[in-house]
Amino acid sequence: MRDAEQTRQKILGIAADEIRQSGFTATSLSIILARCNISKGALYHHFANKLELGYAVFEEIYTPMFLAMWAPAVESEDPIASLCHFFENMSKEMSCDEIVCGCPLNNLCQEMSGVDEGFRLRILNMQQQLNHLIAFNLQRISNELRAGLDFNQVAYFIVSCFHGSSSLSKSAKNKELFDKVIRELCSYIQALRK
Amino acid sequence: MRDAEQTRQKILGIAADEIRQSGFTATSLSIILARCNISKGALYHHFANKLELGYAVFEEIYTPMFLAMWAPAVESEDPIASLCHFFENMSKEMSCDEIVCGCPLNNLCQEMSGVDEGFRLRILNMQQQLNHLIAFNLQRISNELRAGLDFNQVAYFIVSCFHGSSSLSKSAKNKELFDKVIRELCSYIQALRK
DNA sequence: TTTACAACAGACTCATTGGTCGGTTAGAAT
DNA sequence: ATTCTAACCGACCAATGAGTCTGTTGTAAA
Repeated sequence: MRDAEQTRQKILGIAADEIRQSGFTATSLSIILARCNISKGALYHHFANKLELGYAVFEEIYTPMFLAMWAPAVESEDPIASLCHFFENMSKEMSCDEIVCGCPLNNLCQEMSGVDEGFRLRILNMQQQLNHLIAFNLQRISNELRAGLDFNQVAYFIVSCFHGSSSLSKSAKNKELFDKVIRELCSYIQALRK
Repeated sequence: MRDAEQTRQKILGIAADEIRQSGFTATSLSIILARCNISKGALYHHFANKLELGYAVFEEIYTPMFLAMWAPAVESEDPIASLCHFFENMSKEMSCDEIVCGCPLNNLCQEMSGVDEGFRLRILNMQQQLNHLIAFNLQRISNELRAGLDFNQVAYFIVSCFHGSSSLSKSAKNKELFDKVIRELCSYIQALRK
């Protein structure tokens, strides 16, 4: 057979890239087809419709990518330090374009949560997984932290700031604001310590 | 004459409402025309094209609305207290739909900053105005606050968290997460005090 | 070698979009 | 009363979107 799985993966990869850059709605199938060098028939052989393609991108590309990014940052010996390191590294390592492009999770959340229930539930699930990941690992070292912290609340707060900062950077079109907010976020995180 | 300014305002108002709910791209002129009970000719008599209509909505509706919302919260005697009150009031007073709908500034920033330069610059300008408003008024009471604060940075941080929290609420479709993040934001703000 | 079907090709449909353009009407000015 | 123009009407257009459908081709099994 002509390697079906390979073309499927090619579609997923390029679709993920297009969606990250332009959002789901603005991503046109014809562009994906052109970049993949395949026909409409091929695409619709692998995916029932555009929405199902979007779901697949979210589940098979974004979700694992996301967890792989965050997990090491909070599962380390010292989550406080490595979370800060994680954020600061982002400021340093990521290109301006990448930052301005924003976090795919946040982007899709903004665009699709209110429009499509399938997306909303998948995004919500991802948010909760991420939140649990952070909250659980803060809880784990709670003896080192200030008393009376609501770890769930703190976790949501951290993610909110991160997403908000990447939103800010879009209008500024540079890393400066991103850096600023991340710096303040790190000082907030460090202040969680006793 | 048939009151031209009145129809212009009607268009602006309804367009603002549609854009807030659906975003700029997803807002179709035909819906605006239907809700306004006017013809396409009328709309294009007042606005050169969809983009110009969008700009007008941003400048004449969103911007003043936004400044009117934030200004009293930071220009008061005690900005720390009234900022917290401002946020907490939002959680209480705003309907679930309103919160889930999100902040128009943040929504447009996410959607349009990367796509259209005209929108991007207007949004950037608004962000900077808002940031200056907050930073200036924190500076004003700097003797009451902790030493070594970068007021600009703190201001961007606050706005980021706010925008991030309204993004979070979209996938959750309820106020709970919004409340959580706002609560943490308030405790952060109060900790700015000496 | 024939068969059978998954894997793909691409022309087509249909809805919807923003935008144009020639015509109509209200009403102020002369 | 006539004229003139801003204000408005609505049929029409080209472009583009997702999705359908008929037909072709590669390839593994019999």
